[in-house]
Amino acid sequence: SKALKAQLAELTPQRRAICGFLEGNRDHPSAADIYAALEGEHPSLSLATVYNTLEALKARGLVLELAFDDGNRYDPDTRLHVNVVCRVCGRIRDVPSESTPLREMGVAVGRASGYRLEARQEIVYQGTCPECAA
Amino acid sequence: SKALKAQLAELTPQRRAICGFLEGNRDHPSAADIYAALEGEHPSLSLATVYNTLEALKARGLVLELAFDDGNRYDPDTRLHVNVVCRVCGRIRDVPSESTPLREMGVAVGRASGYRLEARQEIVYQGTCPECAA
DNA sequence: GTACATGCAAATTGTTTGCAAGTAT
DNA sequence: ATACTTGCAAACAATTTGCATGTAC
Repeated sequence: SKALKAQLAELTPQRRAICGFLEGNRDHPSAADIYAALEGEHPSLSLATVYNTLEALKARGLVLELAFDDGNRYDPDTRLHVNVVCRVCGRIRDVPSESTPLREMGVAVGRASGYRLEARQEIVYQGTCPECAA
Repeated sequence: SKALKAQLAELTPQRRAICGFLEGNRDHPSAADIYAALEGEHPSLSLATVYNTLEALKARGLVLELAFDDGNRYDPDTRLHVNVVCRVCGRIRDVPSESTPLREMGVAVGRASGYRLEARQEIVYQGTCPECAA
């Protein structure tokens, strides 16, 4: 899949930085996380620009916005997959779709509800991660 | 399963009303929805009390708090099930677990992630409801 | 040159908190 | 009697918006 930056109309230094940070990022950062990570090298960066850019990426289907209790988080992996969040430490991990009956689940949910499901879904399981369970 | 009201320590009129509204409610109301529905008959009711009561019910596992883009919503059905939300009208419906491979999914997600999953989960699919699709 | 992006600050919205007064048990 | 609940208002936090300026194309 193409680089995030390649798909934005106007590619400003700020957007370049945000896309670069997101690219391949598996940490499910919040808008504030992104801002905090980049304000050092981009002193003039504003949180509003982070939100702007996320909105643009979201609209183009390049990042997934996931709603959590503590606010929204962003996932550059837009393939269909399950996320698991640890109730203790908050860590979120992706579960590859190959290791779950995701297709069957989608079919069953669509049939039982009558809803036409979206290609991109936000599926989040809650639990305790191995580290916190120990 | 027991009535919601039966499980709260101090049963005030406000809590009675909130529990009564929630009991069997399939609409996934927000705190504001609950407040709006009850302020007529309980003119002195405050939003803070709604949040208080929801917190108490949540702590006792009597309602599920679901995080959506537009804020939290509450579901008195705490059995394991999938929710589907319509992107167009916002309507949320429950999908009974019997009609989905929910158990297999839980097993697979737990195994693939190493997380110990919670009995109560918040699983939300996105899509378009039959009415809005027409 | 133009349309779009930026940054700042103010506005909005959802939720939480502090506290004095009230009430269920 | 006592601990918990209520309602109000203020505090907070996350996100959005308005607008003058700046900049990628």
